[in-house]
Amino acid sequence: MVNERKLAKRSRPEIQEDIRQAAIQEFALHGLRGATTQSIAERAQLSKAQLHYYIESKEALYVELLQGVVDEWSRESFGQRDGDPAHVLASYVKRKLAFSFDQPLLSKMFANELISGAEVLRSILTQPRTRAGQAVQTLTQWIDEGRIRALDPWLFLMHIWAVTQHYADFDVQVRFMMRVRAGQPLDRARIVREVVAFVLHGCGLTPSEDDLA
Amino acid sequence: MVNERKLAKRSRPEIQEDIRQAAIQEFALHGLRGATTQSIAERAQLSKAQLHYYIESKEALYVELLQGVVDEWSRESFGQRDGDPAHVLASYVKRKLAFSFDQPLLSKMFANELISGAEVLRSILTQPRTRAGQAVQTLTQWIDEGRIRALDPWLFLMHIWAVTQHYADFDVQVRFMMRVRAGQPLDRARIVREVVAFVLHGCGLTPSEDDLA
DNA sequence: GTCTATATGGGGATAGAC
DNA sequence: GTCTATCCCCATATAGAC
Repeated sequence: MVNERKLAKRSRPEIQEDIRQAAIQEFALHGLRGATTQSIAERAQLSKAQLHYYIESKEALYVELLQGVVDEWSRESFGQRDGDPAHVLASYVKRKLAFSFDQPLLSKMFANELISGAEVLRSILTQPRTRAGQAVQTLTQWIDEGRIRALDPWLFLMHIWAVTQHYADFDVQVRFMMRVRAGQPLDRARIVREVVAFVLHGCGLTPSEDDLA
Repeated sequence: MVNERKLAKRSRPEIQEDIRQAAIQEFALHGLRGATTQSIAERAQLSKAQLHYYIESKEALYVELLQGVVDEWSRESFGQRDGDPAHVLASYVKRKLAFSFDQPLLSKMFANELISGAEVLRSILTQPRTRAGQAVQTLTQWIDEGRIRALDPWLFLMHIWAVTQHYADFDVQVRFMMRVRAGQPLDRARIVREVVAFVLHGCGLTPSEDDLA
């Protein structure tokens, strides 16, 4: 069997990790309804029946993975309110972009769930909102102190999410417009510069060369 | 049968329109793979078998609808290059936002297709890119003339799309963050103000009260 | 031309063999 | 504990009745 890739026998945790990765792929691309245990199994190099031994159900797997994404995002902090707004915002945008570049599938899964009506996410969404509330407080203080222009902090925050997550969720479009082929990497440095500059100007700040790097 | 809504016998074009609307709903929420002819049929008040008399196949229906969205977008113009940048941009943003508010399902369908890898859209996507190219030319000229700050016109354009389409694709999140219930309308005027202000500041302009209205 | 009855395959999940 | 054989339902689609 020369043509068959040798498969070292996987340990249980290895298999479980392979399943998670496979499921993230499928859920990210096709959503809960569109993903099939068939494709997840194939991707994880298991039979469909084998897969069902390792998971409770398709939906349970989905919920577990989604909860993981939310947990990860909830750990992320916005930044110190007594810090330099330009610096704090630039840092926040960079972290958001890094997530989009490094974990595009998790962002896509989240996006898919929202577009589909967020029936699963709805109960979990309180967590991120609390986090976001802290960022909003900081922004509000900055506005009161005249350190950034007067704006709606909630909408502003969502605009940051929109622009940064765009690079993960709609990477196909970005690549098409930028004429970057599927395999090739995007010009991250350039995108970081542009997004940071856009966001900082957007709230009335002028980015320093340091912020853009 | 008092409880049954009286159904005036629908004409063929009426039925076809009902099918289109039903399909847009399902495709927008669940994508090509996730949508079922079952749910489309129910939504259009037909039996599954009846539906299949009116459509060629699920995929054909999908492609037709998607092409329609792209056609509609391709008709939209960016604006005159010799106009006032702030005014042209404000107008463009407002039209994009109006589309998000009035046709959120079409935007969602498009988003879903992109997230899923755009296998169907890929061949159609050249059309919008040509349109976008014209906008980019205008932006480039404005930069050369020093009328807006130096920025990457392609990325800037996509940032506008990201922020405006966000209100359609992720309306669930927007509503959740703004504490607006599902039935209630969003505060469009406020959102228009904030997005226009964000975009104009973002390219180094200061919006007039006129642009924000 | 329109819709009912039906074919055929793929979907998620499990009983029971190893 | 692990996986094979199998179940049953729902999916898309069509042949043929009206």
